[in-house]
Amino acid sequence: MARPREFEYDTALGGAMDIFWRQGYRATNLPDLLNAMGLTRGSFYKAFEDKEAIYLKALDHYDVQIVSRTVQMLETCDGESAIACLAELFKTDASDNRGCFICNTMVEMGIENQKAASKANAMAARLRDAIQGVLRRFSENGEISELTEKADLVLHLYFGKQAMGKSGGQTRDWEARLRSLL
Amino acid sequence: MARPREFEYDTALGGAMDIFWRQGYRATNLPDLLNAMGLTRGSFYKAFEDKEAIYLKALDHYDVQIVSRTVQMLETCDGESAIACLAELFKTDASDNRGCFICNTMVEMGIENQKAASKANAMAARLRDAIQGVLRRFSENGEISELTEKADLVLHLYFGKQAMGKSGGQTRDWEARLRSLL
DNA sequence: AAGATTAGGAACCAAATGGTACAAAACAAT
DNA sequence: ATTGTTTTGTACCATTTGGTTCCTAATCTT
Repeated sequence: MARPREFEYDTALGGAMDIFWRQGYRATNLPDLLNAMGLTRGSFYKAFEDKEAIYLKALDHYDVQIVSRTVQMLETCDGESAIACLAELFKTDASDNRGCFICNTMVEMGIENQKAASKANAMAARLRDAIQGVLRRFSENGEISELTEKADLVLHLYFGKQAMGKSGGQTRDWEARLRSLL
Repeated sequence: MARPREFEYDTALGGAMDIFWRQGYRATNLPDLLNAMGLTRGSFYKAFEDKEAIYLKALDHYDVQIVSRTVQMLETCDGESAIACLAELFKTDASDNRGCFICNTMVEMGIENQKAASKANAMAARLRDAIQGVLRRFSENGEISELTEKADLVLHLYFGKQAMGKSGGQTRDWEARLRSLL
């Protein structure tokens, strides 16, 4: 019952996620953020609370948009082995070294921002569960605790790869090395 | 032939390394930095160039002080297996979640700061070589390429662990999981 | 058409940022 | 003791920071 907003909430939020993902929280100033979201200060502070609040919303958006898609990929993967499915995780575009927003958040925010940390931890747990699901689907012997261990190992490896990738590390044949690992 | 400086260069540099390691580059402002180094603006800007320059110097200091110590530990480790030696890598103080300065730098600076990135990459390579050295010492069959692969895997795992540890992740029994890995 | 209500945008603001200027202080050489 | 040279610390500065104000524009309801 008034003037309708001219921008789409989710599109703007997606822009915020993108720039935070790429640059991190502190390296992204308001002009950067507003530009990425495609709106001006007035609209921004009207629709969103402040910089920290939208960072947290961007994390949620990442959860819904990116993590969920990855989880679904792992759940529905029809590869011929667990390794083939998990290798998909490691097939990120080499040229676009944004890394992983979860990992970036963990490193930049640490435990200083508890809200961000717990969101990151929760998303990491989702990924681990999905990885474990893949391992379970393809394994004959159902040693659950061992699968959890292995899944955690793969997750740590994934974060390590994302972290190292940000500084322009080489792309590797992860399928081969996952095979030698599992 | 003039007034001597009242602070020790390396001590101050050590303080800088410490605060950057703990907080990152952007999250550390001048007051933080000066406080950690134990000197005032005047002395700082006389002895060091500026914030970015000392960050790079802090990376070098990390290389000399921390990485070298780790490399030496790996080279002289008299554990009864490669796993026992490598497990030392993962035994960082859980309460002190600074992570790894190399990993932190990779994630925060990315390829934006080329100097920082290449220093980080170089240090990572040193670690990988040392890890490979451990694997070689304890392996019977001398498949070099395979050892390089394995070393790289352990290094990625190490960075992953450091990254995830920053957000307050749990400590794990890395010796056990390294055993299942290698 | 009128009024209510919300979005948009520009001007503005206080605080914090990294960095500089400069005078006082402390030493070495003479 | 005087001079020359370097360090130290404070006061200062321009810029950038995230955030607010407030006026205008646009739409819905009636």
